[in-house]
This record gives sequence, structure tokens and C-alpha cells, in this order.
Amino acid sequence: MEPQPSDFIRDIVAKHVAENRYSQIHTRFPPEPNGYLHIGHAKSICLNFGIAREFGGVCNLRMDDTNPIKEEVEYVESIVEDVRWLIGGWADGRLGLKARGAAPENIDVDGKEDFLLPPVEPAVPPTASLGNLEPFYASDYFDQLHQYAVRLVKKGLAYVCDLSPEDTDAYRGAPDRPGRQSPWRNRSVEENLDLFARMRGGEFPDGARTLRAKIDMASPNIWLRDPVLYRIRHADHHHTGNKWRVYPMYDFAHCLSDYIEGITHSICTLEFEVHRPLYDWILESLDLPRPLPRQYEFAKLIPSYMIVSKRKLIELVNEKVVTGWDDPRMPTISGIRRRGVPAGALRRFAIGVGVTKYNSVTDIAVYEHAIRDELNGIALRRLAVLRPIKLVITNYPEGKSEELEAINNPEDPQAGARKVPFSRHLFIEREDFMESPPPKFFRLRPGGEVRLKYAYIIRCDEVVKDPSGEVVELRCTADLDSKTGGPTANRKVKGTLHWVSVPHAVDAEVRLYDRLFTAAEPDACGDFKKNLNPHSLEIITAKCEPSLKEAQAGLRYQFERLAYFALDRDATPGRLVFNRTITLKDTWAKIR
RNA sequence: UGGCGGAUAGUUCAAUUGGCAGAACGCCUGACUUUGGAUCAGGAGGUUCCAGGUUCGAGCCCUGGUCCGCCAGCCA
Repeated sequence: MEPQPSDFIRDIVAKHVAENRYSQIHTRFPPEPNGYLHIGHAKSICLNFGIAREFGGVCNLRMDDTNPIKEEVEYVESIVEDVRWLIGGWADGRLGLKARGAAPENIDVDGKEDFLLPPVEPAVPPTASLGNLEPFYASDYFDQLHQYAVRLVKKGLAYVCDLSPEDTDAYRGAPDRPGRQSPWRNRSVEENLDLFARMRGGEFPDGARTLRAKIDMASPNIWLRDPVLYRIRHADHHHTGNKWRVYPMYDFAHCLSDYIEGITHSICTLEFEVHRPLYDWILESLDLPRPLPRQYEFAKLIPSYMIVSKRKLIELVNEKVVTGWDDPRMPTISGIRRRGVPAGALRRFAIGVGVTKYNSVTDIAVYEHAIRDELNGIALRRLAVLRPIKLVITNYPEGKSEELEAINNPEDPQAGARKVPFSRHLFIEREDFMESPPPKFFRLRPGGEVRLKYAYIIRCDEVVKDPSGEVVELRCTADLDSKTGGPTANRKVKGTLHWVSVPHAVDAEVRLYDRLFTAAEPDACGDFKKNLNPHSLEIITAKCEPSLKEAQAGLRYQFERLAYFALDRDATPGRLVFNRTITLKDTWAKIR
């Protein structure tokens, strides 16, 4: 039973539920399809879907696609995939979608014309294909939005402005200095209607005119100084094609999209706080017949050692600093998924950090702990040697081998056991041997004893070196009575090593990922690329126990004493490729 | 020298709404162990941003201040 999250937004929702203010709680997750979703979005997804889940509501997935020159279908598809992955098995029953191609219905509420586009009921089951369903698109409301804009013009609350972009800026004033009214502010309704129609018709070039709300050029809130509602863009749109030559701005489209979908709680990040008066102004100015949505703001998630800015992430992709949006070093949801992090771990982290209005940087250790904790419970234990050194058991017969029983997951008896082959010739981890170790080194040393996991206690008799002095082989003798169940099995030896039998070993490409940045706040110095970690990826060939030949992409593995791994999508039936998701905690590394 | 928002342990958050300031993560110590993991036990760590006020009693209420964030895109 997981603890129920509680925060100031949920308190508000709970209050609304208690007083029966809405027939159903309805949130939305509204990304712009101009990049891939990242860990910051994961928090927003968990918040919005979490509220829908806890209060019996629905959360619409909506593309906030009002700027055609930045948006692409590739991003739409990745967003749908990432959201479904993150909420799968948790809140997928709360995912609000609509029929493919559906547009708002024209309805009559108390004699007033109204537009409504509810999600399909019941919510979609988590099937592999969305079938005849799709996410919502703000661009599906362009017709309705346009009608609302015309209504504002007719009410004398919006006007066509001929100021150039530069002049618009100049007229706006500054935070501590009021703006000046546009010379075009007091055009007649007829002229405004005519000009707006011609803007829509594509008669004027980009930037020639805008439709602006008529509010207050002296407002201390800059977003109330006659904000632009529509701009001319002679650009095709990924979803509406070449139908439109004018496109609505975020502020105009967002509140009305919320309204059209019947959203009750419109939850966004802190930087939109100053936009809330405009959000309310637009809705209140239109004389709408249904309850209005309300906007609530929270502080976004910024984990240390990560960058969460779409613009900067796109830079890493375009400049090939990483291999793509789903590079396992990326803080994107697709990168995190490919790295091997289970959705449950990401969710636990995103929910666990809480929801406040305080700008903060979350210690990446909290994220890493959530991953280890989740993986500890589900990962299958395997023996694999990353940086091998040869070891010979001199009193173990050449050619002999035996199958030793190994536990798959000590945390989960249901996971069962497997057989691991043992022989005279083994690989052990190079760093598990030191010729003259410092104190507290519990591993193999000349003359010292260690246990080989699931096998024998061995003693190192001889260190074989090549002419350059590098250790190339360790010659050891085993206490052949010390196997599990044997007479000396319970002898206490300080260290236990993992190992792989040389003749049975399977090669695997292993990609050792580390943090992408070396600084806790990569962008603090103003240039995040100066803080790139040159060792964020190392590719090696590891020696694995043979059962790993059957590794599955859907399962998680712990190479004992080392780290958690997941099969990469580059793996093929004949070629194993593992991504290191995260290392185990290593207290020896700290002692050293 | 505008408006809006914020400030509690190293970090992220709680504190039954005025009643002995807690948790998680991190850190340290110990126990256990066929993973130096996991688990278990313990510990350190606080001027609740500051100053004043109200009150038997203030993290919470009042006044004044400090510091931080956001806002001057025809981006979202």
C-alpha cells in the first residue's frame, strides 16, 4: 500500500471534491510537440494523472500545438509513447483521449452557443494500439478559437494592430515603466473584423499585423498590456496542414482549450503564474456558459547533474554530443527508459519529491535511490566479469566442470534458481585482486582467501606476470570441501567474489553509462557544455555466465556486486548489448 | 527603482492549521551476510531568513526588512 501523496494542489482538489464543485475532476497534460519529454515532464505527468487517479477523474493528453514552425509529428508520437509508458499499469485507465479526427461539438447551454469536446468514456484500456483514438490537439480547436477571437473583437475587447514586432516591444514599456497605447487601438469593430478576416485569408505577410487583446497598457503585469492573441504565420502545420495563415498564441489557446475539454484544474509550472490574470481575463471576457477552469502553479523538477531545458537538450542531439533523444545518458523519458529504469522507479521519484512553489534542485541521489530500490526487488542476479583477469584452480581437474546452483533473486523467492557452470579456468574482476592491498581490502591477495560466490573458498598461491610486470594470471587452490553443503562450507572468509568460467563464458558488449555532467548545476556557469562528463560512456566487452544468452529486453539484471543492467535495443539474437542502468552502492570506493 | 511568488536539517519535503520541530535521501558508527549490495540497529546534523509585536504559548498570526525566483517573444 503506497502512501497517498498530499500537497497544496491536492488539498485544493480535495476541498473541491468535498464541496461537490465539479461533477468530475478533470486535469490535463499539455506538452508542446517541439521536443521529447524529459524528467521534468515526468513530475507533471505524475501530478496530473495522479490527481485524476486519486479523485476518480480523467487526465487529457493534449498537444499544445499552436506554433507550426517548431512542432513535428515525430515529437507527437514520442510524447504519446512516453506518457503511456510512464503511466502504464498505474493510471492508464485515467488517460483522456478522443476519437481520431473528432472536433468540438457545437452545443447549446442555457441558450448560449458553446463548444465541448469530452474524452471518450470509458477511458481507454492499456492496449498496444490506440486504435481509433488519439490525443487531444489544441490545433483541433482553431475554428472555435477563431470564433472566440471574433467574439472578442465584436465586444470591443480585441483589435488588429499594425505595429511591427519591434514597435510592439517598444510600446510595451518595462516592468517599472508603463507602456503606451498602440495607435491602432481604437479602430472600429468593422475595420477590425475586416482586417482580421484578411489576416486569416493570408493577405498580409508575417509580422505585418496581430490581433491584440484590449486590456491595460499601464498594468504592472506586462501580460495584461494588450497581449498578442494571434499572429500571422505563412507556415503549414503538422496537424492542420495549410488551412491556417494565422495562429493563436499560447495564452489565448490554452485557457480556451482547457475550457473546451471541460478541464477543472489546469496545473502548470511557476513561470506561468504571471499569466494567470490573462488566463482568467480571456475566459471571463467571453461570457461562457459552463464553469471555468482554474490555473494552479507548482515548482518544476530540476535534478542535480541534469539539464532540463528542451532547447539545450535539442542542442545535445543536434551537435551529436549524444546519439539521439533516447541516448541512455539523456534525462528524456525515452533515454531513461532505454537506460533500463523501470517506469515504477521514475514514478516513485517524481511523486516522492513532492509539490510546492519553492524553486529547488533535487539531489540526484534521491533519483538513484529510487532506481536501486525498485531494481533490487525485481532484478535477476547474474555473474558477469567486466574487466577480467584469469584465475586457475590448480587442484581442480582439467576438463572437469560442474553445475552450481545460484539464486536468481534473494529478495524474491518466486524468482527461483539457475545453474552456473564452474571449471578449473575462471575469470574474476581485475580490481578484486591486489598484490599489496591497503587495510580493509577484503578481496583476493597473495596468500589470502576469498569465497567464490556459490562455489569454493580459494587461496591465492602464485601471481603470474608478463615481462612488463602486469599481472596476467592468478594460480589458486580451492578448499574442495567448502562448497555449499560441504563440511567446511561455513568457514568464515571475509570476501566473496563473482566469477565466470572461461570455457563457458559468453561475451557481451556492455555500455557503462555515467552522469552526463560533472557539475551539480551544469548551467550555473552559463555554458552547460563546459561541464560535460568525458567519461559518461565507456564501452567494454564483458565475460558473462551462459544463462545471459537468454537475456530478455523486458527483464532487469543485476550483475552481482557491480550494477543493474538492461538489454539495449541494439542487441540481436547473436549479439548481447547491455546498458548499465545504475551501479550498486560501493562502499569500498569510498574507503579507497 | 513595478508586479507576482517563495524561504523549515547538507538536499527534497512534513508539522493534526497557535501546543514538545519530524520523514525520506545523503553522511557517520555498529550488527548481519556466500553481493563491502540488500536488511537491521544507532548517531550526527535546526537561531524554522532577520528584527520587532500579539499570546500562557508562534515555524504558523501582525508589522517592517533581507535574500532568492519569475515576468518586458508576434515561444510555450
